[in-house]
Amino acid sequence: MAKGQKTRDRIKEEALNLFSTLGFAGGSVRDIGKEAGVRESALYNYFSSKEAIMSELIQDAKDNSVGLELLTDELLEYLSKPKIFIEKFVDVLFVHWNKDEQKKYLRLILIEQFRSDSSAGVSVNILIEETIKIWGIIFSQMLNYKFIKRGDSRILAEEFVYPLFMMRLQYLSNNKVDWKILKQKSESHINYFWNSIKK
Amino acid sequence: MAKGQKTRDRIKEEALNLFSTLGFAGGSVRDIGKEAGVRESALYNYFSSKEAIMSELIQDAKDNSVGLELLTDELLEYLSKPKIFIEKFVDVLFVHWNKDEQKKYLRLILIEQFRSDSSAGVSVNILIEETIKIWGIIFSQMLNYKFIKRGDSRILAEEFVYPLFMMRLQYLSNNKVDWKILKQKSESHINYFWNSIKK
DNA sequence: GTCTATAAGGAGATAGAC
DNA sequence: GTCTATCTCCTTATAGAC
Repeated sequence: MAKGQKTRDRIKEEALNLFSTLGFAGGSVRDIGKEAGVRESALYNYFSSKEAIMSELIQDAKDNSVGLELLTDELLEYLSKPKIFIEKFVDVLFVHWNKDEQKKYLRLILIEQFRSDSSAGVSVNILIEETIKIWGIIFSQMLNYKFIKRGDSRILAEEFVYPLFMMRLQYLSNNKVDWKILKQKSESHINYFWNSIKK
Repeated sequence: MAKGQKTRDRIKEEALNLFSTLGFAGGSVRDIGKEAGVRESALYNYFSSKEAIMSELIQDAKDNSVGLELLTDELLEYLSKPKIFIEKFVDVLFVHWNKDEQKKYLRLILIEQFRSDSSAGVSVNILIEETIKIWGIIFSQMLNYKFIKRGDSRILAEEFVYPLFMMRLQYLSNNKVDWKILKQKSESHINYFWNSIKK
């Protein structure tokens, strides 16, 4: 644990670690405090309750999901070469999804979304929807410039993103699925998809 | 709760209800007993520990996932009309997945797979893999009879099943996604997919 | 096979000293 | 802002009567 890091951030970090592996009920305030280096009583100076920590983590998970900032100008130059663009952006996405923090947030949401006594009202859909929207923009541009066959950009985005997201899920939940297999699978998906949209 | 139902089954049923909404740590043995109509002490006549109940539920979830029995003879008669066959079998799948028990099992596995202190070692992959295998058999038959364009049956199965599974997930985790929208989405997926494999 | 009673400890949260 | 000490309730699990 970084020494200079503020106590509040340390608490959130350890709460994320515990909640995303043991569930909300399984991660105790006591253990969160211990890992963060404070007594549980000191923890209540920063958060009014255990539930308050979770709410903030869920909000962070929402705020830190995929955004348009991944679509850099450098990347957009390849838009006229659709297949290359798709390959490059999928790489960017998987690197983003492979970050420890991103994995923890996804696990947290997958667990939390079913908790009946939760006040968060979160769903894994919000994470998928963000990604679909971005690809929707991409495909709508490709359609505008007639780089690909005619079609509905929203449907193309769903058809492209759903399998990617499933691969992300499989990679997250099974340590037997390694990075190499993931890359192979995504390449094979891109090839299949590209054949269905190329002119 | 059915009166004639054996105590052991009632315990498992209520444990499934609680674990699949509150997580393993969140569902207490006391509450399971209360809902099942026995004291928690009586419960220990049937299961050696809380963990033992969970292990059995996970095993049930594995055993009750999609199987070849869904491929009835009546259905197989439509194999020569691939698009109709696909539509009909997707209907069968969604009806199966929409059963309360199936929803609970999926929620249970989605939660349980990340629990670091779990002994179950389960992953959502096992549920997906079963479905992919069945569709792999279907597409390999369609390829044999040359009903569809040349391709790899495994890849076709993955490309077809992944979006279906995502729809199942979205439906499970968001009560705003209703049955009608689900049907629309699956139709649109079938159309897209069919266009990519028809001769 | 189910009960009452209870053990032994963990949970979330608070009071008040420093 | 963090600590010690403590409250109250809930947790899994067991012992032994019926």
